[in-house]
Amino acid sequence: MKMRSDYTCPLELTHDMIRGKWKPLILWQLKKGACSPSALKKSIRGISQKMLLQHLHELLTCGVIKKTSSYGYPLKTDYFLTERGKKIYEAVSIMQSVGIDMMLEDNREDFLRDKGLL
Amino acid sequence: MKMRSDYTCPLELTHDMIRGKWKPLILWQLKKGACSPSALKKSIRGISQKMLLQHLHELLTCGVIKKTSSYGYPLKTDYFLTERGKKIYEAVSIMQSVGIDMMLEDNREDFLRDKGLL
DNA sequence: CAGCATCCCCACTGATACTG
DNA sequence: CAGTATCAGTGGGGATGCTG
Repeated sequence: MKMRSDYTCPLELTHDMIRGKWKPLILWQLKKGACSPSALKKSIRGISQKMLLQHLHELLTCGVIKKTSSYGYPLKTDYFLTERGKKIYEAVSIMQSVGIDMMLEDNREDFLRDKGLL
Repeated sequence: MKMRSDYTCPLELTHDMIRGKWKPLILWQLKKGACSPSALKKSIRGISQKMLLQHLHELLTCGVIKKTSSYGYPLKTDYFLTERGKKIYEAVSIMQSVGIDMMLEDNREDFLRDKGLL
């Protein structure tokens, strides 16, 4: 996300921080605990290394996550949520909940349609 | 937003529903009560009529908002949040809260920097 | 394994003009 | 006033290969 230099609206600011396609999924995974890039890549189906690292970097810049790096081989880095990240996760959690409701309703409709009840 | 036809992840589904640049602001305004397009346009600084109507249409499609239209002149239409929309608003509200915190912290840093304390 | 650089496409956005 | 159509710019995202 290209961030603007001046935000007058707090909602636009936060929205831009998590607009990226994979950001909610990354936060969702990190909520489970600190995680390395390779582990994240495994758990988020379809994400490329480039997009993962790009989004991680953007989240770092906004103070939503932080990382710990151990220099020397083998390389090992862990990303984890900051307090700000945990707060944003609450919003992500609601989004997840709404999504589940929608998918259940859709399935219910499909079910009813299959039975000729809709 | 170009919606996919198949969502296996509820989080991706909801995220795509509100990724549009102006969607959170529209929901924020509608939370205050039903509103006409022209009134929304006035209250959302910088939005064009095209983007407003486009996003309203997308939100309608996803069942986040609904509208009432009175045919005949002068034309009068009101958009309002559905139950689903009100639930998503809760997430938007958290985003707003996080944004306010960030802006306050930034101002605080600017303040301290001005005083030579940072 | 973590991270960066390049190239390319297309979806999102915006400006403008038009219709009922 | 609500809603649609067209055109053009841009930046987000994907594929791929390279480096420490």
